[in-house]
Amino acid sequence: MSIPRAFFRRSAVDLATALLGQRLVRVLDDGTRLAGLIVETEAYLGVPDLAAHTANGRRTARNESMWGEAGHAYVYFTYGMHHCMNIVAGAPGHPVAVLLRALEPTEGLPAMYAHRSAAARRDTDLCSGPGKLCQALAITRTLDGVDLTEDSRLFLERTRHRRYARALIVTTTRVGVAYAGAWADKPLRYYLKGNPHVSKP
DNA sequence: ATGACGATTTACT
DNA sequence: GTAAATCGTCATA
Repeated sequence: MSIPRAFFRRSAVDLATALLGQRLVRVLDDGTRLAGLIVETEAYLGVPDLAAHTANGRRTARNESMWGEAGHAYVYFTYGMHHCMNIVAGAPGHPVAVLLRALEPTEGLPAMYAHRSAAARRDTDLCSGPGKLCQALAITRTLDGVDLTEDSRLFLERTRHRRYARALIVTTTRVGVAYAGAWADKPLRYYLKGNPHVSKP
């Protein structure tokens, strides 16, 4: 049972923290089910956010998904070799989203190792970064724009974890956005305190 | 048409 | 710690 639309219709900051502990599921064409608990996220606040792809109202073929309805995926390709996955939040015309930065892998680990490079030797190497988790779960541009509330290949599931207490969530600045001026210093990255699957920049 | 640049990862000194 | 890998995207012309 996928998480319903209403869950995603809120601010990126609210969604980024609410997603911690929820499960991302990827079902391959051959039926293999890959899944992991979300342990690290970043919020991107749309038009005013100079670190966002939609900064200054930029709207292009690449970031079109961010401008649409909440609960859809925004997957982009960067550095000529990596994909990153976001979950659209807010409302149509308000391009805000949450970048998934790390998962604690729970299902389909053998397939994840097969998808990752030989450098992945331990479970903590599988999904501890935005590019790594997309590689492990075989998430590419072909999944950009999918509706996570009803797609059979990529969706979210609610776990027993409801909302983590503030004391269990560490808040820091976002990674890799030094070019964003004052927005580079905003505390918009969230991760579960002590979780070994969090990325280490 | 062209050039600069990544919401990163990995390998190497 | 430093640097290479690698190409779609976007701004400029």
